[in-house]
Amino acid sequence: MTDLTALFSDLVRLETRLYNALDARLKAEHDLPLGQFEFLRFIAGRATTRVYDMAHEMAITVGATSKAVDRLEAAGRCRRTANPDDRRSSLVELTPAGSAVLAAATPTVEAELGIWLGAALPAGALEGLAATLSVLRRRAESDRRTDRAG
Amino acid sequence: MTDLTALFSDLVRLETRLYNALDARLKAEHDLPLGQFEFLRFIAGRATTRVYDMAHEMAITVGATSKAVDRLEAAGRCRRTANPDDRRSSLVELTPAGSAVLAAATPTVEAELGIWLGAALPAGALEGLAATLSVLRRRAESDRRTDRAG
DNA sequence: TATTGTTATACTCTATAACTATA
DNA sequence: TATAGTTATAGAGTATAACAATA
Repeated sequence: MTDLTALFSDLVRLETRLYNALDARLKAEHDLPLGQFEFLRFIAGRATTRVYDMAHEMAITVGATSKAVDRLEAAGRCRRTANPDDRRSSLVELTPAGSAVLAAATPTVEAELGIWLGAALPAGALEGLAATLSVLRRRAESDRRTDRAG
Repeated sequence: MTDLTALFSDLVRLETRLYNALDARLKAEHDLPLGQFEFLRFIAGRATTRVYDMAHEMAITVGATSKAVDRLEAAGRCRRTANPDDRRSSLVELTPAGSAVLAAATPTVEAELGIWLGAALPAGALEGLAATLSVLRRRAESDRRTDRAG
């Protein structure tokens, strides 16, 4: 029987250390906190993005997300535009500066992750990790109980 | 080639949702934030624990850890005792109340994790996940760059 | 009525840095 | 000098809740 508590502990400790290392390097090389990188990447991956969608993605409240968009806008990396389909909301999109910093930071992220994840695992272990995390994430996102965005 | 940025994104999103679900349930059923649970579990697993050791485990600063121990002490769940081997530091240990709440919370954590991790994966996937996370965690902890405890 | 978003307020947790004490 | 810990200060980020506008 797998010790799920130990597994969770390993998951959290690994995530913390990866997050710290990536955040420090992105700040140093691109003046870009990792949290901002994640928002930029999410926005870039969609045709249209609302604050509401971003909140669900990150599992934080809409209010907190609105303030995060404020910070991105203040940094000149995204803007809110009118949503023609629903005037309650805005569509959030990258500015050219936002696209540029995302493009510059992406290879940095890949390189740093390669240091931590890229070597000395049994054959197929990294692919297995990716597949399992993807399945578990999808399942977790289909469950309301982790959703704070309402 | 595995997309490491996507893997990292899945790791962070999964961790966030598991953390939120566990934290909410532990607060509701045991008045115990998940962060406190993790400290209690770490303390219980050692013969002797110093603030310094806890800081390295959690990858936060010694100052932040000292305040976390203050909160645990205020809740009556741990205490500082004199360290006979080094009078600069204290030894942190659980109180009976700390041991009791840890014992009560542990099956809750296992049950909740079982909901999220315990079903519908390919044979061996969960064991593979546990093994890979364990290896990657150990490797990350051997690297100074994620360490904020100095 | 329900949804989407903003904002005011308060709170938790953390980092930084100055400091004490001991090794 | 280096290590272990405490505390003051400040800041980032979040939640809660009240509010406005639109569906």
